[in-house]
Amino acid sequence: MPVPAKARPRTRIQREKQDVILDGALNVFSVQGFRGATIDQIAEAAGMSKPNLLYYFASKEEIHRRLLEDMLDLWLDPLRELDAEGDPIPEIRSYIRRKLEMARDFPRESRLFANEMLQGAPHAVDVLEGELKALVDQKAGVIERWMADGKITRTDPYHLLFSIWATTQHYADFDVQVRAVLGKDRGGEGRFEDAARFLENLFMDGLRPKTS
Amino acid sequence: MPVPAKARPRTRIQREKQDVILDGALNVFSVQGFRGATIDQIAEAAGMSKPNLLYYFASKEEIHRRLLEDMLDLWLDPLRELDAEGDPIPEIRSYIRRKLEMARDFPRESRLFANEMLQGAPHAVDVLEGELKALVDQKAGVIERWMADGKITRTDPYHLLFSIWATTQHYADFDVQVRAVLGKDRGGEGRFEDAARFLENLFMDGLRPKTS
DNA sequence: GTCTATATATTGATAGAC
DNA sequence: GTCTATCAATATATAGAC
Repeated sequence: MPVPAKARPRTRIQREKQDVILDGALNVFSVQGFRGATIDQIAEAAGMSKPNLLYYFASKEEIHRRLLEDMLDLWLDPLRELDAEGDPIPEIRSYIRRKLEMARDFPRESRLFANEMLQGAPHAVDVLEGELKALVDQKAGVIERWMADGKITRTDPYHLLFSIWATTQHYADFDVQVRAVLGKDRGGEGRFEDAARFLENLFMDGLRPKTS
Repeated sequence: MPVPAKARPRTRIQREKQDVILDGALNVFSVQGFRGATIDQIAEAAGMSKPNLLYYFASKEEIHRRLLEDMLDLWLDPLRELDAEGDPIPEIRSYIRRKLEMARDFPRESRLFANEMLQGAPHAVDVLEGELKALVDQKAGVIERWMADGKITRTDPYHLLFSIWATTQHYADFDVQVRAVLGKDRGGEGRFEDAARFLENLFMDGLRPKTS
């Protein structure tokens, strides 16, 4: 009997197999998008036959749904950690650093998300309008309070967050372009440190209150 | 006899038909990516039958190639206009404005490009490493000279350009997310003006030399 | 649990009537 | 130029042997 559609695996073996499949599927979905990916490619990437793969997941959609769920959870972690009780400047600075580390360490997850957004978020609109919006509203409130208290310069907290997301995820989603433009000499692993330095200056310069 | 594969149309009628097809194809490719798009969807979007569509374009790939060519050309225009002889601050400010206007007025083209990047630029690597890199190298040189002359603050010109691309295109590529987070009240057309104001402050604040 | 074989639908592209 | 009909390849998913 195949593993029930929506249930999590019972045994260790089943969980391990599913993890292998999810890992292979992430390789494919993150590049091809949902429609562009095929079960054949995923099975190949996971190193097993197509029927065998379909023994562990009922359908292509189910695999994609699982990946998206897990990813969205991971994706919101850095923002959740933004601490209203902390010092604004270091808090925002580490938020940027964490987001950039996510782009460096989880580029496939970033691309999976980007693909979903480009398609109009058919499988994720609910999360965007629900959980994500609630979290962003809350954190925007935190940032606004910091501004009201004169701890950082006044600006639009929503567009500030959009800009942080855009710039950091760019290094995962547009990696080919970044590498192509930087060329052999500067396109290596050091590009993330260069980016970190640049983004820190870009965002912190304007936020630091003029202590005149 | 079908329109020759690589030739441009001879008659006005042919060109008009091809334009209708390209417009419909842009709707589909920009959302689904190359693999995810089907000729059926494109024909439907263009309001004609599949065989009729294939009378004007030899294959799905040829349509996609045309769209990508036209788009890349359009896409680089704002950067080409960055004038070494102009005033640095206004020059960069208008560059940002033009890029944001592109995201507002040509969101489908932006998404087509994003899809291509996510897939590793299989149809565009040559342009990235050739024409794009050459243009960016040249303009980065312009910006570096402005810095050497003390007209703007010192920073990394490449990552500055990446950040401008990322933030502006974000409003096209991640439009669903932006709308979802801003909600009904702030997610209307005004979001582009808010973004323009925010991005101008973000980028210009750090660049303006401290005229102490 | 894993395989081969296969059913069924969709897809890119063509043939040939009009 | 446009259509209906259709081919060959590929896709998702299942049947049933082992």
